Amino acid sequence: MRKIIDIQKKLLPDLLQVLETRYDILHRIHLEGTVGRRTLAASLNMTERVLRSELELLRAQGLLDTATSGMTLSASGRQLVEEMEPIVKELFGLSDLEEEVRRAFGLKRVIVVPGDSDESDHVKLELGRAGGRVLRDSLSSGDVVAVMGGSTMAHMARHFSIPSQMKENWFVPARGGLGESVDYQANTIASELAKRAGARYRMLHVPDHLSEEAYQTIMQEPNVGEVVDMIRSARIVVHGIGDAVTMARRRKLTEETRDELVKDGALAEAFGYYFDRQGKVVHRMATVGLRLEDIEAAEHVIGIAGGASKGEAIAAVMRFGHDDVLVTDEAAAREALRHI
Amino acid sequence: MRKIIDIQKKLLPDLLQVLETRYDILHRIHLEGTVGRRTLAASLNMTERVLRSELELLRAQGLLDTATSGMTLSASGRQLVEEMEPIVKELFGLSDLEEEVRRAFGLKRVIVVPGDSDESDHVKLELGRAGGRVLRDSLSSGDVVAVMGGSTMAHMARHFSIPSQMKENWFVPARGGLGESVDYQANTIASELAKRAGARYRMLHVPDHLSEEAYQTIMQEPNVGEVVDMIRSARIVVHGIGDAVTMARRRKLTEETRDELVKDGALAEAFGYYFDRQGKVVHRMATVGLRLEDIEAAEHVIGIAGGASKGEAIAAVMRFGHDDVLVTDEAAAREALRHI
DNA sequence: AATCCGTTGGACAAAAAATGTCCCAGTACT
DNA sequence: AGTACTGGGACATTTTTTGTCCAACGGATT
Repeated sequence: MRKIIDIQKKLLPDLLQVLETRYDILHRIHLEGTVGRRTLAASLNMTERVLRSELELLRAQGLLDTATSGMTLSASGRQLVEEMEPIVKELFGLSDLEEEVRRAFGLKRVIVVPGDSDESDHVKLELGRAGGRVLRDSLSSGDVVAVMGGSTMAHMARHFSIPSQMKENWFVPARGGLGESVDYQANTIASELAKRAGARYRMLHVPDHLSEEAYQTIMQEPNVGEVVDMIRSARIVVHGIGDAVTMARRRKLTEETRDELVKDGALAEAFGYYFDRQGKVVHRMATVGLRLEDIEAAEHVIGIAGGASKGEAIAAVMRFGHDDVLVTDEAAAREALRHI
Repeated sequence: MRKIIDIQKKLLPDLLQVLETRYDILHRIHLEGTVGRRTLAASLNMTERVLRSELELLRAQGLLDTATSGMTLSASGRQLVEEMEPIVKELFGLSDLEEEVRRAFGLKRVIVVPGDSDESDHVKLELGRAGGRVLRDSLSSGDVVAVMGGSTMAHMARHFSIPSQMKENWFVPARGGLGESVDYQANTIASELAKRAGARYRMLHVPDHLSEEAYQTIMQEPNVGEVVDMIRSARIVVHGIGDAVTMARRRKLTEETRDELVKDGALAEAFGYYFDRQGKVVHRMATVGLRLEDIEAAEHVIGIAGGASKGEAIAAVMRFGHDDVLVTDEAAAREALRHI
């Protein structure tokens, strides 16, 4: 059953939303027995007119009877509501979860896709696509978008699409090359996103570990300086979330640094910073790019990560408290909630 | 699976229509391999712009790839089309049947609801409702609608609903009282429909069997004459279809007349006329009202009848050839097709 | 090499639909 | 009799959809 809906959802992305509102309407009428349009609108948080259109449809379907004293479910309406109850529970289980996560971490918006990225590549893909949708919705003309690297981000980029081109937008890597495979580098991802959005992009080719002197020198480069300025003005930041130890290894930190990280309780990594359980920054990458204050200034900070194994890391980064939107999967969401 | 689809049909009739067009688009692209927007629009009978909006959505969903040489299904698009096949069949299986019936009898439009009215009252109800929808769609301001009696028509009337009132319309019985129970009389049905449509109605109270003399006298009555004129100018005619013998008995024809009917091969009855297998009129009711030429002149002649037992009668009346729209159920439709 | 056909995407006015708001004439209780 | 509901009508305004053209491009054919 879930499958049918998933299939249909590809063709009718707002299927579930419409289904949910209509069910809510019927359900509420079912509870009230007989109720008027305005009362109903108030209790469902809908404007009168919108509700009215829906009611007209439901009536045309013979699910509602309307009398001068208000509206009542018809026999088939009652039957429908009863049959739907278990289905609704199954279908909208995740939106409850989304709401729970949203509250727990004080976020603006949470998207949870079903499944576990650790288990299935298909879920990873959906996660990427869901991230893409969120990014698309947040995007306004002229925005600068700073993106991080990582495999989830790469998935997102690969399946990003947008209805109309956004020529006035810029995509930039949030940080210099972080020594990962090319496919997963922020530079690559920024450029792929830009191509798919019909937007422009800049790259930032800066080695990972820089001495203070080299850093000063390279920032003098007009090419680099410009890009860094742009990065720091980003209105949207999109980033993955990683496990601290894994990321440290992937970025080839020295063994001493890694030990130090562990000693400091580093648990999670995001946009080049390492966080402990409480969401406190315990370490930062020595490279050019987005600083913490830029993240605070950005209007849309979107975190994307999934898989039960990342649940704790996600919780840590969310506690840091500067994310606005979290896109994750069911397994990670539940795991993150376990870590309060 | 069956269940959720039935629920969706009730709750999301508008979305399912969208689903169908989107599926059609994908399906067609699947067949063509790679095809351009204009070609596609032509073969799908859609205007270019509408198609384009759909294509944009499908691409955003990652189902389509577009190249400069045209559009192709992506891997997930292909998968979707394949997975949807059974679902589409469930959802729209009857539309194939509708098309088949439409062609077989040269009609403008055919609606088939699932099930068999002989078996289940629920199907009768759906049939009535479907008839109501058709009538509603055909209705323009100012139209005169002539309706016949019968239980199916009564069902339709009872569940008729219309988004906005039609004050300029008239509902009239197509014929005088046909000696059935009040609930099923054309008069009753016309008045109920009119009330539900917010329209006006006239009744025609004329006994069934009239001598020529009495006929002339009664037609002099201004009240009667006016209504008859109105009936004869009807732009829309809605009628049930009955089995000849059953109808003859219900209308209390004399035994001799009934024998004569059988001798003449009368099989079906509709709007007071009896038809044989070939759709030829073999007898007519002796009462005031709609004549054959009025039916020919009417722009929308809508026949409503269901149940396997009526299949043959439906086929006979459709062969008569003056109906435009047929509303029936699955069992009757299949049965009617068996009688070519 | 030039031309032609079919492709996608951009642009924009016109038309249609959805929406927010009020109001009216009822009716069922108190 | 009065109050507090009801559904449905009306309508300006906003938003979305739709029809139409056109530009730029790519690949085949001449």
